[in-house]
Amino acid sequence: MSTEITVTDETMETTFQKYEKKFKALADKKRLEIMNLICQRSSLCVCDLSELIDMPQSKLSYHLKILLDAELLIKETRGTWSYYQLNEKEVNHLLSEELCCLFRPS
Amino acid sequence: MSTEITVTDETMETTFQKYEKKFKALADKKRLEIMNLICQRSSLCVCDLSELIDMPQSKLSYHLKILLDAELLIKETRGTWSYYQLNEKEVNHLLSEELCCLFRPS
DNA sequence: ACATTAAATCAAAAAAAATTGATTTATTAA
DNA sequence: TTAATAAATCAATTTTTTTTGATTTAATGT
Repeated sequence: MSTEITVTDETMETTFQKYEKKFKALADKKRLEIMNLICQRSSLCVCDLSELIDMPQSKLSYHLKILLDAELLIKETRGTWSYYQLNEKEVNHLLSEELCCLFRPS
Repeated sequence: MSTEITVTDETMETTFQKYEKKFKALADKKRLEIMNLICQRSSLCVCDLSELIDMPQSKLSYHLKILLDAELLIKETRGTWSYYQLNEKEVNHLLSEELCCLFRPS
């Protein structure tokens, strides 16, 4: 019967789509730099990060949104400030231990 | 002195660029499917793969080149045939153990 | 209430990546 | 030598992503 095969195919399709989104988020050296900087501190707000990597705010927000939508970052809003930190679980699930120094938390 | 800092920055820049290329190669669900299919067999030629994923040859060659340039695949030419297989070392270095079933060799 | 700051969003333009079908190169087989 | 097949490459088009500067929303301090 084709039912099971179809279901399995859809699951794979969905799986590939999920990883496509995550890898797409990592497929930019500026975003990797962002991940690396956030990884080093426990969390960072947009305006501090904007100075650290010398990037205009709107551009930075654009890139942060991509990482956030891919669930590689977590956002916590306090007042007018937005603090971003690594989504450790997701990053650990995705990347090798060899990449820990760069993008993975301890 | 700024010398050391500059050297370190250039190294990081190069590192991010390297990973950007690799993640960009993985940032496409068709290419993930290709990786997955090649992972399942030990190696595959273009024409067989073309039928397996129902993709025209020129398009497939384009995607294979991207994976090859990112050093995620290895190509071996025998006569008119090109056989592609996983670059296990690179893939293992990059991806987590959790992704082994999909894209990592045993 | 008003001015200021943080951050997200928007629309237009620019840049990069993917698709398409045709062509080229090289090997094999008749 | 000729025909057939495998695979890479090319150029033109289409699609997607990124950049930019302006605008909006919301919270804070005076």
